[in-house]
Amino acid sequence: MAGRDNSTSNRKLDLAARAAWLYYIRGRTQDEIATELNVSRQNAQRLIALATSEGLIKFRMDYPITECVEMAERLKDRFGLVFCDIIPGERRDEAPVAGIAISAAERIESYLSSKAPAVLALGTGRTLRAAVAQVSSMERPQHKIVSLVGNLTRDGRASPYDVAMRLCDRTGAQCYPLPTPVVADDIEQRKLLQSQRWYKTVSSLVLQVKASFMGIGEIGWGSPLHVDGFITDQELADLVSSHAVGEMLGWAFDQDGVLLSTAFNERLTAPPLIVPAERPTIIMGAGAAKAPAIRAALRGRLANGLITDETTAVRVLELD
Amino acid sequence: MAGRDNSTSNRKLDLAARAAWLYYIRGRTQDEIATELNVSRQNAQRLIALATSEGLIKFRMDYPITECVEMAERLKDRFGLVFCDIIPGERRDEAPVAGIAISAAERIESYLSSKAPAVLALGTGRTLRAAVAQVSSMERPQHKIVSLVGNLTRDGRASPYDVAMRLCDRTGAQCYPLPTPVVADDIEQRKLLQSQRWYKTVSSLVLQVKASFMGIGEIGWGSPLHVDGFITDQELADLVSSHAVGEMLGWAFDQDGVLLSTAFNERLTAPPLIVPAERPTIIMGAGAAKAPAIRAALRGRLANGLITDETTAVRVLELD
DNA sequence: CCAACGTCCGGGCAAATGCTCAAAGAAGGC
DNA sequence: GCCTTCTTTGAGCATTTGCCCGGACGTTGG
Repeated sequence: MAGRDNSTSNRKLDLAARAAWLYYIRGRTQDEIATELNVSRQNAQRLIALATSEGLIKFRMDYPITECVEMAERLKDRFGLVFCDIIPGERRDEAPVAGIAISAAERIESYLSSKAPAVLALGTGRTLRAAVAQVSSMERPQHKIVSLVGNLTRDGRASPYDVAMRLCDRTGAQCYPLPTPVVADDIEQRKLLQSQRWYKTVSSLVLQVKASFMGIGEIGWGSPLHVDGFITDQELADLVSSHAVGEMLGWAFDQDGVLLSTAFNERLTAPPLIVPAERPTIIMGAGAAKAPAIRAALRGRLANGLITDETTAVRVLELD
Repeated sequence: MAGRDNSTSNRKLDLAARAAWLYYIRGRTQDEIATELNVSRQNAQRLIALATSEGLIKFRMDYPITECVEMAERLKDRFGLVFCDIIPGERRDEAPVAGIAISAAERIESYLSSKAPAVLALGTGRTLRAAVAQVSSMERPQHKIVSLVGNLTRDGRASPYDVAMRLCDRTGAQCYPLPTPVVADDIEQRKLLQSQRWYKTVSSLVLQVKASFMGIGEIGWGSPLHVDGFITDQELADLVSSHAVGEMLGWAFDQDGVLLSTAFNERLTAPPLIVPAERPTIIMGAGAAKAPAIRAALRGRLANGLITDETTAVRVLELD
């Protein structure tokens, strides 16, 4: 028999897909599904759970909630956005990653669905990673995905969130990662890295992007940039003391969305941000902590597109 | 206050959308949702049910089930199809309209998502109606939807399944319905109807279609064409005795997929079918009763695309 | 060959869900 | 204004679902 591991896992996923199909689309009960698929009731339930957790089956909302739309319009007006999507909020304060991911995935799909070859640029982070996981797999070899941020941590480990690569896997697009640390050790090293050929490839692609998608981080203890090990404690402290409130792709900015000219920003290996944003540049993120960063980024025209939730949207507008 | 009816219904749908969002996307329980939205637990459950039945929230499967893919390949090979999607089957013999509708909706969306103006042609029927209901609403005024079949029953009632119109509502596309009965009373009347200006508009559009989508019906007592009142008992009897096994858009054909030259076909008001199908012409339908009709249509090259379920697919291949 | 470990399975149970029903409430007719 | 009728509401209850756990099964290393 053929390679057992792969084949059994496929068989299992097939079964899981069937179970989920029967459950969500045909509306059968787990008991009926169990009979249909000749498994125990518990197994049917496990299969359904597997299918949802593996993203075999997806939930999409296709209804514009009045308040969300209104909020999006207000943000568009206030900050001159070309795109804004607000997902429903909740009183709880955990960030609704799943929802943002779905919205972002739809947006990404809309670019990928075009026949004409397009270049999309991606940042990193948990949210973007979740978003990419929500993108349907499709055969789109004509497109190019370029990573706007190095995929190595300081110590050379590959980032667990190599988002561009994942998206290319799912879509068959051509991948242009940035095989460098996010920040170089010093300006010399950055110059060296940027003189490499792949850097020139990436930076010329960046000029052709149809749209960019990136997370947004707040600066502070517990901020994503820090807990994921992209920057050291010392660097974080420096950023805080130079009044950084947020970062996109590592570029730190102050409360007016002005990029800081700190030592830190000078060491970033990525191509520079285009300010004010010209092509659709969409930031995504939610949570009370991120609101000041989002507001700053939008004020400074570092981004012209936003995906967030109602709660955060309200805060962003209040802060202003 | 403004028009109460519309406003309350919107408010309700908004709430339903929120409930469904929290339930399916955030994974909250109905109790939590009830608290969050300040409604009773009961109401939360009703809102979620409403949202699913109204299609506010959608379930999509994004996983190619091995057996379905294989079956699709076999059908493609056997009948020279340009497109084939097989959805999972079940032992039960009711037709899985919902699943077929979803697949068709995705296919329709893929055409509508293109920026370049496109013309799509639609038939009628329950399945197609369900499919259109699954299409996401979007703003696509550049496209044209043309109806391939009259939208009036014999006695002048508008068909409850005016599918083209519905799709245009959801997408903002331009609608070209066929404001005639499906069948004229006699050949003279058909000639008269076809000399009208709108008929020329429609038939010239038909030549430009990017793709056509239509249901397929079997001929017999209880067949869709008959129970929906498009044809009389007498007409049905005539069709049966002239060995019709199926129809697409009203055009009856025999077991080899050859269009019949019966009085009935001569009275159809729609533009003639293009045989063999040139552009993607996708038929959809499932159920044991439809299998012979599907096989015939594919043999006769009346269609070159198919959406059906596993069970029906097996039958179609067995019959051959 | 056996033991130790990890995985998978199904029974059982508590929580969550869907449904029925009777009562309250709103809309409309007289 | 009052009665009729249709809709909406929440309580109660049967069903369905999610999850824990002990046991079976399979795998690895001795």
